[in-house]
Amino acid sequence: MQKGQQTRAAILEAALGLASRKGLEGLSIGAIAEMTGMSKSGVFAHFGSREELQISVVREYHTRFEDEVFFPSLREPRGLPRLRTLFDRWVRRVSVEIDSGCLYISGAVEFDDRPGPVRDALVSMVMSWQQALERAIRLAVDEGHLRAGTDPAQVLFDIHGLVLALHHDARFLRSPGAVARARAAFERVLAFHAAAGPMALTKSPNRAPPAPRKREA
Amino acid sequence: MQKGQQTRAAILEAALGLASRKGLEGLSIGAIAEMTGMSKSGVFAHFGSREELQISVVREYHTRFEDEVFFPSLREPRGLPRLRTLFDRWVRRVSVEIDSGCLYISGAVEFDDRPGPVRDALVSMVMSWQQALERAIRLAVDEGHLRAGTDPAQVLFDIHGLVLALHHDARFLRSPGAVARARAAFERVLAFHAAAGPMALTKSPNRAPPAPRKREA
DNA sequence: TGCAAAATAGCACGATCGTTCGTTTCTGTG
DNA sequence: CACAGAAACGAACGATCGTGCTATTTTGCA
Repeated sequence: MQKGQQTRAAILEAALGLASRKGLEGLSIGAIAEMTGMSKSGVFAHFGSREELQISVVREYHTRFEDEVFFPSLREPRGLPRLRTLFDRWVRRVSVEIDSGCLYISGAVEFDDRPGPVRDALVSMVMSWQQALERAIRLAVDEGHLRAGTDPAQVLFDIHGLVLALHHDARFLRSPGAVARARAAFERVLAFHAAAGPMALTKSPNRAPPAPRKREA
Repeated sequence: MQKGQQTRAAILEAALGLASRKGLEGLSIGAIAEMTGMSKSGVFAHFGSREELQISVVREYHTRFEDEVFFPSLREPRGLPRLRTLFDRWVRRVSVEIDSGCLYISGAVEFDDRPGPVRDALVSMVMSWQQALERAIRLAVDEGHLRAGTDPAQVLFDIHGLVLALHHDARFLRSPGAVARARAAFERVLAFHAAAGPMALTKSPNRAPPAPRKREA
């Protein structure tokens, strides 16, 4: 009874790695069978269909993403500190994944016009992450760290774009300065929306993005 | 002798449509044969290999992209007018392609860790487009429209992120406000780097932020 | 230790893929 | 009109895919 869950986890591990490299469409039962040392039907039996396997992979990725990026950030105080940590962990994830790719991003491209349960699952997870980010931004406004009237959805759009550009330049173009540019741009977005006042910014707002790299906010 | 080029163009047309929807990896000779009403081998003979067909599709997309976005913008005066036109046509292309997808973006995700001639072709075309954009940004600095010392590569990174986020939100999330948000963010990027002076900004931005706040700090 | 149930293997199926090859049809030119 | 070469076809190949069966092995519990 627990052997099943155990090999299921091993399969999911292999599938996650393969999907990160070849994309969700590149998931093949045969390849997973080979890399886990079992038979195709043995792998198949655990999920009942390829589609169900894909969905399971998406869900698995989601929980790992949450554990690594979202939940730890909740320990930071509301407002800019938490927002900075969220972004920092997000960037770290995307750039650490430089050899494995982000399933949210590759999945979004693969399934943007392919209806079905896999797409639905992907959309649901991505939206939940975006909503979490938007809440964090809204809190930064409520806390007075960002200027009142700031549109959280717009800030979310900007930040999301930075991560997408980072993923693109780092993974596809292999451009070495991408991480630094993403971080610099993030600080600039914050600076633009920052409320004037004592809390304004812990870093110098305008040009010359925060000189050295700093740990956490 | 001319019949060959003619059907070759027809094949490329179909292939371009199919690749825009299913991705370059989704290109199947059989599907193209069916949609052009010819035999698989007939289609195949025109390119010699699937890979060659993919490369041809990438090249075809590139020339169309140049004709639609890049070349027309050269008629605009250097600096912000040309940069605005470039971005506007780019956005238009990505959002018009809301039912077909951008090959540069989907290709970047599909081939980010799949070496080979197709990836090489993609990288080369994307980089040529990015360099063109960066030149336009640099000209805007030289013309005095953007503040001296502005890093063109950083501005390019920002703008590229906006288009990626637009593509993501419009195509994948089907978010209706994505185009407006991309345009607003673009104006904000310009505003942030704008040189103080008469040339500052010619257009009124959509939302409130840029208008009152001018080159703070 | 024995036994039901769960887990895995083995095999075959139909479909689709890119590709090859020999043949046939079409096209443009002398 | 004839004829050479280009263009398109049709059939088949080997490979891989997901999936459905039926055995066989392994597991966990009485």
